[in-house]
Amino acid sequence: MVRPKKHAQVPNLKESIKDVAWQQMVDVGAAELSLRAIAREIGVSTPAIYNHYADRDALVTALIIDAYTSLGDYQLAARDSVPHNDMRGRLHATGTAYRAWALAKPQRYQLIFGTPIPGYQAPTEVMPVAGRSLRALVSVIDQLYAANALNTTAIPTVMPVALPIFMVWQQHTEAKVPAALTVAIMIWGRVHGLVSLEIARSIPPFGIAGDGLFMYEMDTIAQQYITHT
Amino acid sequence: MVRPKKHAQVPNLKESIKDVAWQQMVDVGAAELSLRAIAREIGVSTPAIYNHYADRDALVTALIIDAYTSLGDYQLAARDSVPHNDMRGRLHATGTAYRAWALAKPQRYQLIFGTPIPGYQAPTEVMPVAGRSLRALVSVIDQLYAANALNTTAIPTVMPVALPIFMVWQQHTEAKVPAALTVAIMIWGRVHGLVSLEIARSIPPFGIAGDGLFMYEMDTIAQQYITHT
DNA sequence: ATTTTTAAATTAACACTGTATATTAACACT
DNA sequence: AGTGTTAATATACAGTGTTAATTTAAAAAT
Repeated sequence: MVRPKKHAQVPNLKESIKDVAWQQMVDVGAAELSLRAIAREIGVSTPAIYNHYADRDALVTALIIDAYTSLGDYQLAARDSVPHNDMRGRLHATGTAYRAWALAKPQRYQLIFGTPIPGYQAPTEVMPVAGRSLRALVSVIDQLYAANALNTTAIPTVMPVALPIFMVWQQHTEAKVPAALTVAIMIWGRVHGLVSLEIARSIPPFGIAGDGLFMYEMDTIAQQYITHT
Repeated sequence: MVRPKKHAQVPNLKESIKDVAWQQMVDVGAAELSLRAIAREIGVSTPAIYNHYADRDALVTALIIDAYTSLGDYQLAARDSVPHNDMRGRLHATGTAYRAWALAKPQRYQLIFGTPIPGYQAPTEVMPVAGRSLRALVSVIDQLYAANALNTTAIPTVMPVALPIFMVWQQHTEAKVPAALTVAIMIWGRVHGLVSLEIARSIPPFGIAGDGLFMYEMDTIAQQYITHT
């Protein structure tokens, strides 16, 4: 048998490959991702995958882009579920959504922020979606800034040599003001730190629902950066 | 040839394996760590490694334990380089040492906190050294608590179900008071968040020396948790 | 309608990887 | 001297990503 007739082929093989890849990451972990296993599961020969993805890294990149997009969508939806004028509530909702997404899809979170794939180096194509995943947070900070309610005391400025990169980030996050992006990065760092330790089970659960540390952190973040409401 | 005479053997092969493993992680990255390549480099057969380490995971565990120990030592030394009564200085020194260690040895940092090894799951033996790596920070917080200078307002308590784990942590970090461990974990989360994003080059460098964000964070941490000096 | 081209799949093979097995030389101890 | 343990060996197996050559269905062009 050389090539099955169209009706016998897998429709939309390109999407099927990603679907099975995610399923495998959930089942056996991101590190054990195997092109051969994916092909086996779908019922197609291994090299067939190469017609749709140049190599394994290209597939991983596609998965990462999807993950970033999902993370971004999730936070934007959470932000928009809170009235526009409740800036503090929007900040809280965005942060909580970040954590909820990470806990619900830990494999995707690890794929983006851990380094689970042997030898994989993220290409520049992911930059736009990576920036997009910060958009919800940045927009709230921008809103605070516009309302003159953002505490920017002592926040640092980017190194001159890194200014071009910073401006690319500003573009993709759609930050209206550099200070908003800087504060967003700071907050991102705090949220990311707790969430990544939580996902790696490096820290025990706090509070009644296990989100005690995170809620405390969200409160102190709001306290630190919001001057008035 | 079956087994070389003793004088032809590699002296202290067990240590040599770790040395070459670290060297390879620096050269080609943690993910590409290969027992065969290590053996080749040393000039010994691959299965010879199995006389010293049960399998690849055992070697990785040994590397992780060494890394944690190094990270702990580094922070303890930094803490002790500041006068005992200067608690704020000790906190700053400990945090800065954490970052400096991570930037100087990014592969080791990723090995501990990323998930670069396919299928590797950290065993319980690393718990003691992992706890030890928090000891410097915990000791300073303990000191602040004893001096009645620690702000513990609204900090959460651990979930009842996780209390046993928490107490094991308390034991290995040598925390005198549960609140000290809790605050240490919070601070650790903040520091870890920034440092891991920095190492992954997910955020651009700030300030004059590239440590702007970090220094700002250390300042606000001190501001938040130290009530007086 | 026929031919040509293109695209998507195939089989086979290569160079790797971690690991298991059986074997054996060298050393330590009684 | 003999015995048991240790540390090395060669060999083999199953798995991986990837490439090359081949085949053929489907699409495009004549």
